[in-house]
Amino acid sequence: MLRPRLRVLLPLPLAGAYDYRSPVEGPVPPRGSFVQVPLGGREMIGVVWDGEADPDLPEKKLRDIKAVLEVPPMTESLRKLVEWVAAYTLSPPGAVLRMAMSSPSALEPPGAKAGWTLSAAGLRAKLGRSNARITQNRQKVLGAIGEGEVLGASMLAQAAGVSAGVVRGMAESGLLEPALMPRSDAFPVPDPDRPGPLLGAEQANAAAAMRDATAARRFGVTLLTGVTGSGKTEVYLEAVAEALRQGRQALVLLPEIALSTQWLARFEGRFGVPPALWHSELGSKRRRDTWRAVAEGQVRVLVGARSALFLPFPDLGLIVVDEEHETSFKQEEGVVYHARDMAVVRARLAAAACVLVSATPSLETLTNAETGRYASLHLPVRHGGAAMPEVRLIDQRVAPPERGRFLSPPLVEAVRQTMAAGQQAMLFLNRRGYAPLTLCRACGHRLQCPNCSTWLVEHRIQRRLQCHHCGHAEPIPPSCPSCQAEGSLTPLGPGVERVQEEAAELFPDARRLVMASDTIPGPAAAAEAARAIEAREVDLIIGTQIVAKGWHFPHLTLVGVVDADLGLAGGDLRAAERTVQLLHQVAGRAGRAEAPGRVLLQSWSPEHPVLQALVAGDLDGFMREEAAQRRPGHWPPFGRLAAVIVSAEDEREADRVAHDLGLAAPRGEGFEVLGPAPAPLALLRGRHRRRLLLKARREVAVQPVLREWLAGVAVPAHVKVQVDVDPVGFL
DNA sequence: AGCACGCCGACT
DNA sequence: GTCGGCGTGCTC
Repeated sequence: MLRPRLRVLLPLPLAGAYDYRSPVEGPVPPRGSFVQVPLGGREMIGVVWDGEADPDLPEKKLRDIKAVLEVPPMTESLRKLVEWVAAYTLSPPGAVLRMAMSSPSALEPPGAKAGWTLSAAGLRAKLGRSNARITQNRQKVLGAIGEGEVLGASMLAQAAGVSAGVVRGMAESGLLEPALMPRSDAFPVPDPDRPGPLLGAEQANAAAAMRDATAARRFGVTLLTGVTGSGKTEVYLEAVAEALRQGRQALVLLPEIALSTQWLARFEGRFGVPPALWHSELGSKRRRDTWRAVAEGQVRVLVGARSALFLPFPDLGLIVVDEEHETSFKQEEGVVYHARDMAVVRARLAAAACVLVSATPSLETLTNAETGRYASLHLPVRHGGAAMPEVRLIDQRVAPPERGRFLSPPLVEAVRQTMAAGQQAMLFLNRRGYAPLTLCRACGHRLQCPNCSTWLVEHRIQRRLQCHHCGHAEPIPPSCPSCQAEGSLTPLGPGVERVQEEAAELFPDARRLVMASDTIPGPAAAAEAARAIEAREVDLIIGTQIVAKGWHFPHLTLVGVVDADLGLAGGDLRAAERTVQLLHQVAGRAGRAEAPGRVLLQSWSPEHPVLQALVAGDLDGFMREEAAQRRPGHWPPFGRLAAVIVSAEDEREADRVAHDLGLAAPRGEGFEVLGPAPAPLALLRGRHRRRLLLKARREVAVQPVLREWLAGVAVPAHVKVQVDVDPVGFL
């Protein structure tokens, strides 16, 4: 009997699926089945894939599928997403599949975790109907475990207040017998019909529209906009509630899930239970349980970082992308993809509703809303009637800070007044560490990372110089490494640590809190910071961009932006857009509840359109102007870009391949190739980088052009050629 | 991604 | 004489 050949996609960067023979026993596994197959000398787990096996492959090359795993098969819509993302990003499908199998252990047979339960003899003893002698300690154990209950050995010992030896002894004497631990139901079902918060009229209208879109059970994208505090979260949670009522699953993508304790509290307030979580810091056990519970449909609502997009939801009814403009949704390594864009694709393949949420939407999304591809909902007012903060500029040419200082007199005065009035103030500077550059006053030498073309950033607290790109760190040298001059090294420019130092001198009595990724490393620290601020145990917050995320600080009434020009320089296409978004988000932290807020922007070029737009509160106008500037040149989103990055440890090799790619550059109607040129970070982690850009009209499909182009150029083993379709940021 | 095979330096 | 470095190539 000839067994059928099946295609099996393996989570490896291979060109495509491999063919295997259907297993010796049992039925032919359907497409999507997770199967164990031999590959070379080892075993791997793969997925029975779509398409026909190659009939010409010689029989002797074929091997058997060893086993079909007891996991719900991967749905057709997720298989299609894998294919779609692979084709769009020019990645091997197996590399994308790997992201959808992100918890290898979840695929193994369900965890038959061992525990102990009362045996018949144990139950008799517990009920006092046994003539066996029961010690006091054993009695405690009998008291700690109920009839039919299954507990782990250490759990049981702890609950009974005895040592593990007692439990072991009881097992040996047959009072306890081994049993399987029950499946933890750590994923409680959120209740959509709990009373939600009271919505204003406009919120209620938006929530109704969003409920309808979700109840329709078909694909559609809605852009939900509204200023900070307008209640966007409450509104889209009603769409989540509707997905729950439909019996479908909901996925919410957040950019900084580890810092979102306040968001989680709101979720729990609405639905009575916390959502399932997915992010890179999850422990392997939790990861495994979550993956499986998603696949089996027990997880109804999951909140996660971008990688949650590839979880095996069997019936996804809604995807929400909160802070959709955030650039952290772009994955820059391995499979280079934008989670926001792929969320829209997944929603389409799953016939689900998709909601993109932001106070400051990206130009991409705004354009899609304008052309009618996306529906659009806007919440115009701050919930509870709180006014928008007043934004003003401090022209540092007129009111400069003292020499070697970074806070101008008007800003210092404003902070002083705010704290004197018993309110909280914040100083925002999007730069970690003490100083971004260290310079030798004697010879002009600048301390640079040995592996990257970046300056080393002084971190005074750790007494080290750090590279923020490769992790290189070194002690601060006592003398200049170039000219050996003693005591000549001078920190140049401010980071948050230096602002904190200045604030400590200016406001010695203020209770200050620095919020940066190195001082708020995880959920616990974030929750504690939020609590301390809300409880008014902090007077002055000094923070990097992590303070811009969705925090709610009810007593904060002043935000001072130390360097509003930061981020505007440089040739980045989206520099202005990103700066306007970031500063607007930061400004939104000010003045929420009882008192109106103020925002002061320190700048050396206050006439810049970005800053003027912030002062006028006219982001719509700014984005219209931005669109008008990009449209004629067919820059995104009115055209397409793909970056080709060549990197190698050997600079000449990188140059040669980049040069060859330039020579082989395709020519055609509606597209052109720019470069090669040194990539913005010409040296990164010890690799020299060159970049070419394919720039095309919107109607041109760039993937076939790229595929043909790259196929025609020989790339030596040590040289890496990476494609980034729709690049954001400088890379 | 692993794991083999394969060809040139410092050790018992 | 062998152990072992990691460069190259294959896995249905």
